Amino acid sequence: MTLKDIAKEAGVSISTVSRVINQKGTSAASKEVQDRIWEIVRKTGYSPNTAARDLKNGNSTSAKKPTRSIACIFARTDDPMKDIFFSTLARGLEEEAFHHNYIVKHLITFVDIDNPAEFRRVTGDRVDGAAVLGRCNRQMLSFLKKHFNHVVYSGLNTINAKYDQIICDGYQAAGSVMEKLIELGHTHIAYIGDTKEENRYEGYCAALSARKLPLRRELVVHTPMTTEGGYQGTLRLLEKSRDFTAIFCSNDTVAIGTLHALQEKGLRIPKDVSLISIDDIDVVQYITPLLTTIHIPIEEMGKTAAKILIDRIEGGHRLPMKILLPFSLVWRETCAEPRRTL
Amino acid sequence: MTLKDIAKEAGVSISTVSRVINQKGTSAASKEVQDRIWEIVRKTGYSPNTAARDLKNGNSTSAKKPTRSIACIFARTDDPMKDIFFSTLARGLEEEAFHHNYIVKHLITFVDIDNPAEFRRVTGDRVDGAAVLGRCNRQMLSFLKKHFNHVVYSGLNTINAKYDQIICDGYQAAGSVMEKLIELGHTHIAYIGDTKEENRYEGYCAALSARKLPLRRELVVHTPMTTEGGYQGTLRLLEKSRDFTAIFCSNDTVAIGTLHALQEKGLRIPKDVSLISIDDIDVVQYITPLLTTIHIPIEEMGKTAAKILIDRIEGGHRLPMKILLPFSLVWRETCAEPRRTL
DNA sequence: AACATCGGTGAAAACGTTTGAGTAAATAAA
DNA sequence: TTTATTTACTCAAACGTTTTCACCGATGTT
Repeated sequence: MTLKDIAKEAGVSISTVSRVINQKGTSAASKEVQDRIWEIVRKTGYSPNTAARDLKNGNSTSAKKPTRSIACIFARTDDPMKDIFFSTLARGLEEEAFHHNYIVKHLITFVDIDNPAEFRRVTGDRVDGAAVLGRCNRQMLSFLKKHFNHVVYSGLNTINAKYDQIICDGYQAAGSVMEKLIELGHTHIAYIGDTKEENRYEGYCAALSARKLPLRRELVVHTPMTTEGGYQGTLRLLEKSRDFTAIFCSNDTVAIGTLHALQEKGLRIPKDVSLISIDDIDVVQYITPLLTTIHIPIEEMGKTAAKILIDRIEGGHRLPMKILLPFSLVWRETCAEPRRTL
Repeated sequence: MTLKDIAKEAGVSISTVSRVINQKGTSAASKEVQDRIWEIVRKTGYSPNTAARDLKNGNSTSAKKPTRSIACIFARTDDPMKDIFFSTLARGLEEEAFHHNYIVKHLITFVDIDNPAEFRRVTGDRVDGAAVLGRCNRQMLSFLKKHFNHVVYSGLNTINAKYDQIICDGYQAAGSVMEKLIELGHTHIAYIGDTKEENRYEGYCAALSARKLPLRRELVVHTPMTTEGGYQGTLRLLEKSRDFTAIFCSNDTVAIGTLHALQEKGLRIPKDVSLISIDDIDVVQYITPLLTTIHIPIEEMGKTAAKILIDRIEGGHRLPMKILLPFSLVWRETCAEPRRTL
């Protein structure tokens, strides 16, 4: 089914059909012809060939007319939980894009963003802009910028200020966690979770030094950010040192493992140890004891990313904007004043 | 950057450039010219205009040459947890597609699959096939089949046998759960979760009647499939009846809520009540008591879906195939023989 | 010396759209 | 009645590819 077929069947020219379908206001066609054409469209289930349309409407670099489509670039981490986190973000993105009548046309996963060969994965296909979710680096970003001419980032890190970014800053969230703990009187605070390229860990370190507290190597354990990782990591921590009164886990999943290990060792929470983490995943408010954590508005981030990207595509703003979505401390049962070192 | 630009710069014709880039084996070009062209390609970062290429290579219905791209159709549910489940599935799909050098070109969320107006969301864009994730119905499926000419489904339900499908059957999983419970001696088994369009519930009913046990309305509670839903649902159940020895929750998230409510009411698990569910999400093996559940290989399903779809696209098989991925009972701490009715 | 073969290359058509320019008829303004 | 304007439509070019056909010169075969 092409315009030609419809034109023939309706007994008019291709141009007329095209104009009717695209609702060109100026001297479209007679009511009669319009009806005839729409009837055929309906009957045959015709939908315009996007390839032809895009080709005509301009190529990727010098777009004249929007395609109403965006790309979603998703960067893998080595933490499955985090990937689920970002999938959720992607879902929010798609949902909001839909409301603006945009389609996400490419879902591209970068497995290793440090490998420029990966960049080959983005095609010469035309989209109006791209959203980068999760991780990113300078090289990748500048490549994407060249290729897509509108790109926004959404994730847990602050990035180069010349890009639109919708973030919920892990660094600051960690700072918040630490502030709270210190405020309660804790000074010996352990960290369990990823320590590499993880700004929650950086926030931990920064908070410590801001308060002139020493960063004690024996109190940080590097472990995969899974429940199992939290469990094993806590066991390792307990072997290394017991000189702490609180534990900051880099996310809820880890914290649940930690909780388990702690309980297994007969430690009471929060009496013996305070426990806090980040994310506020659904289940966390139903385990015993109820986990104190920081809530992150994931889906909201995705939606906002879509909104900002589309606004930029449509010329709504020219200056790069950095949107900080607020996290919020959810006070539950696992934090209290320190009693004494274990 | 177009072929024309490269051709001019290299001092050859467009055709030659095209041939070199597409590696046409037969009489490509002289080594010298090839090098010159590739050098320019590299330098300028040229990548072919997919719109033009697709247009030339054939339109969506009568594809001559593969585009190496697939669409991912994602049907929203009203259960956020389930949506995350399916996001994970989508991730598996994309990952596997990548390994086959395919790209997922459309991510389309159907908000309401019963509304044919939604179908408008799929564009006239050309892809080699589509994967439907999550929910689907006949109407939607036949539309997609017409539009995409290769479609596979992956999810929790068995569908019309003429489509490729990769499923982990919720109906059978529920049957398995019930069998186990009945085997242990339970005859009064409650159900908590969604009851509409939910084949886990259907499996519950079927298992009951297979064993000639009555379906007792007061023992099933319909509730959103969230932790909160499980919590509230359990409270409602307890008010209605205490004449049961086991509870089957439609998924882990619900079960965690149930656990919480049960503990709050001073009920011991599994001494007073046995509890079992489906999904085996990560955290479930670390809460107290450890939840007995059924493991579903979600990401594997996504990967398999990609594999099957691509195989079909490339002509690997012609007959529709139904692949049943195995679920497995994970025996942990929440099931035991019944003692007495509460 | 005449002829087939072959490697290397170019010209041009086609894919399905969109759109500016053009035309013929109908209507309105003079 | 003539002339401008509007309405309803058509023609044809262009977008960036891929690919068929044809061409040319060189090499190899009778």
